[in-house]
Amino acid sequence: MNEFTRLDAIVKRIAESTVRRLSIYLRFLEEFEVRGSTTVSSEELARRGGTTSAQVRKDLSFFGSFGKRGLGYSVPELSTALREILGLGREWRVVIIGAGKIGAALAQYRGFRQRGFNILAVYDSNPEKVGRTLEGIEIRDMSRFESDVERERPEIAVIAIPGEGAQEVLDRIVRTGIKAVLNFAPVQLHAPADVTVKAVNMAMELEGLSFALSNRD
Amino acid sequence: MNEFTRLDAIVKRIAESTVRRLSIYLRFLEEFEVRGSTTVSSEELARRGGTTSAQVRKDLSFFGSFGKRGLGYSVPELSTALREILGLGREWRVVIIGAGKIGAALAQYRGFRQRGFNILAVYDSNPEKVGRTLEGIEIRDMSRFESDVERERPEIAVIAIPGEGAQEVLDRIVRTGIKAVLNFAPVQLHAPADVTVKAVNMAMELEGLSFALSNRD
DNA sequence: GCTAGTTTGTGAACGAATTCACAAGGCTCG
DNA sequence: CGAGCCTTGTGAATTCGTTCACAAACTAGC
Repeated sequence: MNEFTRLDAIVKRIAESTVRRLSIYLRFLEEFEVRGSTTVSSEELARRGGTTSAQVRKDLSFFGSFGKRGLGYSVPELSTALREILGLGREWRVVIIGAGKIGAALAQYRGFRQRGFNILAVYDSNPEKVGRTLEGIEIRDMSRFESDVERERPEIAVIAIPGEGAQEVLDRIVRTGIKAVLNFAPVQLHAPADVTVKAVNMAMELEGLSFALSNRD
Repeated sequence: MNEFTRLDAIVKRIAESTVRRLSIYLRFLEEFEVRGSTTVSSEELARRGGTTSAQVRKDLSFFGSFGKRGLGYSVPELSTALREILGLGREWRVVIIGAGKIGAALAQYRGFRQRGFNILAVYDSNPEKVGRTLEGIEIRDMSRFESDVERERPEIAVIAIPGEGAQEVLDRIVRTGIKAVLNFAPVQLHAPADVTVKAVNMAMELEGLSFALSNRD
């Protein structure tokens, strides 16, 4: 019998690719839940997620043993386990920096709150925008940022400003003690090792497409 | 002396991670170009790009030999070479599907045109939106999509609609013969092997942050 | 309760990507 | 023009991630 626990996951370093796939599996499980399926096999999850059944089983095996041999996985049980692993069992407090088009698109994105990401505020330094609201979320002056963070203790900051000011803003974020940042600015940012920075970089993806188009057989 | 040519790159499969780093290097080179630096070392590129000098040299070595031992790389020469490798030496025709918040944010994004990505049109099926323009780009009825593509021959399609309709739209795109797709819908899409689909999935990145926050020492 | 049929969980094998380490080449300065 | 100093380009070693393959565990049907 498998004796892994949540704690083991902290010891063994989990690959980023594994975590991304867990997200994908969870999304399918939620679909299955709605449709009322009760069990699912690694083979089915693999097909929907564009991977292999061995990969699915290996990914899950880092965290424990969730299935029944000969049967598959219980949909509700595995969903719960994945949500727990991914840290989605709680609410995260999020602030967005930048009330431009991207910031606005983020503020209205329903998937945010749906998964427990609670947007506290949007920050901007343009006085025209400060004081207004975006989908019911207050736009605050950037000068208040540090004192607000101290009071409201957000865990995640989202950078949604143009590339030029992004590193400077990241430095301010890091100084407040926030340890997780999602960056939409199309620049490579540098932060201390204990701060996780994830980038969503459309420019890079587009160049990947351009490369693929230029290098086909 | 190194005898690699562009053609070799087509033979050896280049890792996606390598291509992403090439994008990053190019971004720095453009900064250096503006600042008037004439040469740059693999060490400098590595520092700015958050990698190692050996990695930089290995990445470049797949495509040729661009540097001078003892000296480094000529900034303009390497920029030109990278632009060529990434297929940025030409203009790509792009269509966006979906005139919602994300589609709008994309249409106004300056980096798009700057890098040679020319947005032909935005498509939507909401009659309220059709006929209007977004940053000077026409919003067209989705029903025209196939006939427009046949005439205007875009190479790249961007999916900027909610998850539910995304696979169906991708199928339509694939049927027109377009071979490169950038997907912003938070779902896993399936396409034939000869169609490159890149995903920009904020939900997944957020869950990666949530995981990182939940699993710190 | 035994047999046939599934499907998991996981070491071991494999393959891919990164890092090491160093020879080869080129520049600078005396 | 030779010594000293850099920095590239690249095989070899290593590390990391994926795939294979099979024993173990479970169900169902007879």
